[in-house]
Amino acid sequence: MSNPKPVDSDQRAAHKGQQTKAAIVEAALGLATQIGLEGLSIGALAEVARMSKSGVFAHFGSREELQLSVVRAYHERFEAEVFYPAIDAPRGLPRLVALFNNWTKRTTTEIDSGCLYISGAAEFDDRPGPVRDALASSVNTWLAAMLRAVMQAKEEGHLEADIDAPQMVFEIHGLILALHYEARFLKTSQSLTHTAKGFENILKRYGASEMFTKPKPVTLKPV
Amino acid sequence: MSNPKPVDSDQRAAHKGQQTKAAIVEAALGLATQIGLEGLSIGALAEVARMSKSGVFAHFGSREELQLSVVRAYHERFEAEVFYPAIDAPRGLPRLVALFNNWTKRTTTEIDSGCLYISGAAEFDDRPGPVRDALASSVNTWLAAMLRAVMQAKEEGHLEADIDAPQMVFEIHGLILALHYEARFLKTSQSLTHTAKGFENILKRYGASEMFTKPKPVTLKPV
DNA sequence: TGCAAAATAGAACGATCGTTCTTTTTTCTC
DNA sequence: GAGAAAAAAGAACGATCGTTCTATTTTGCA
Repeated sequence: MSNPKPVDSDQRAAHKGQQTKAAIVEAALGLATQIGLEGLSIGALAEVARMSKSGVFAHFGSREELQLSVVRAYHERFEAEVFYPAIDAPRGLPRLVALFNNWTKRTTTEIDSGCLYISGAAEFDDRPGPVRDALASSVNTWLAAMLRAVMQAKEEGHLEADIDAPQMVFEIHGLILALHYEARFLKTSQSLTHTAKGFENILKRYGASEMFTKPKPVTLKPV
Repeated sequence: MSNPKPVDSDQRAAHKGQQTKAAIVEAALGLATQIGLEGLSIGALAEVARMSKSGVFAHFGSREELQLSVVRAYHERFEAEVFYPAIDAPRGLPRLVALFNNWTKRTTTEIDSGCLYISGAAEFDDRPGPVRDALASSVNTWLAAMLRAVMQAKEEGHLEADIDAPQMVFEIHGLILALHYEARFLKTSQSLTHTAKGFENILKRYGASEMFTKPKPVTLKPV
């Protein structure tokens, strides 16, 4: 009991193993978003990470644990890039708009790299297990955050009082899915414009005041 | 030249090979919609079809050709189930509504079985080749049909004259994608309701007259 | 009914998969 | 700097993959 007990939180130590593991997960994240979580093979990952198969494997103990690590890493990135920056925006409609814009921006970059929440859903929608659960849990967390933002915008009076909040989140989710599908798979050029316009339409329908729907109201029509 | 030259159209002959090939494709379609086109293995398919691996393989010559056959078969089913029945509906908004309802109905059954256009897009969005091309071509054909229906509804005066037709199709596509995602992967219960309500909202926004938006207008509010 | 052709089966191939085990190298601590 | 502990490499495993080759069975036509 007198020995200094090892801290397993990762804020200290940073033994060699942990940082190479982080580097491996980083590489795995890149592979998984492109080829998918199922296509992610330890052999290919080892090649990218310039390590031996067994060297990579030892850090996880199983392929499934590797996939889980990738999902967790993706979740953190998503939060850091989409969720947290939007918290700076004022509660209500501004924050909802910020969340959506960050989401759209990330999805746009993912037209090249791929989105784990979308490819993962297609791969694991019929494959029960921890990976599927982790994916679904992450997505549900995010959609719940969007729902909260909508309800707050309603409470603040930025949206009409009798709107169906889950309905609105569903429609927004559809826009993002369509953006990813048509831009990444079909290579349709106008997808981003359609997404933005679609969001405007949704805002209008749910009673958002004009000043929020148009990002830059340079000229205002006289009433 | 005097011999009766063999017809390669499939309406005649029906040699044994062709019908077992059809049975194989049928089984492959079931496997592919569940596990995905990439997960579809000849060994597993042979087991389902109660045949030997080489027996199955001989009908296609390559795995890629098998995948192409599955895509073609799926395309035909989709057309037969979603597109053709809606042609009976009168040109304009009624046909558009019929197309959407058929699409929704099929997607609803695919909550259990899976949709090849969605899983295929996720699998092949970074994998160029004939399979990807066939998938994209099928989807584009369908989306073009939807676009045509929207434009006809506009011409018929069932929708406002200045609407952005591709924008409307994009938003509708988003509803279907969200339905599949949330119902099949997240197992959200209200997805179908959200889809129907979302379509109503879209119709309203694009100026469809009330009698089309509400399927059964039992009571009409006095103006 | 007989015979060629088509369809199916069977065995084997090289490759890759995830995983295990053993050995070597590197890292950290006293 | 020595010695223990952790990390990485290397080799091998059984399984499965798509594919090829050859043998066997089944089919369709004269």
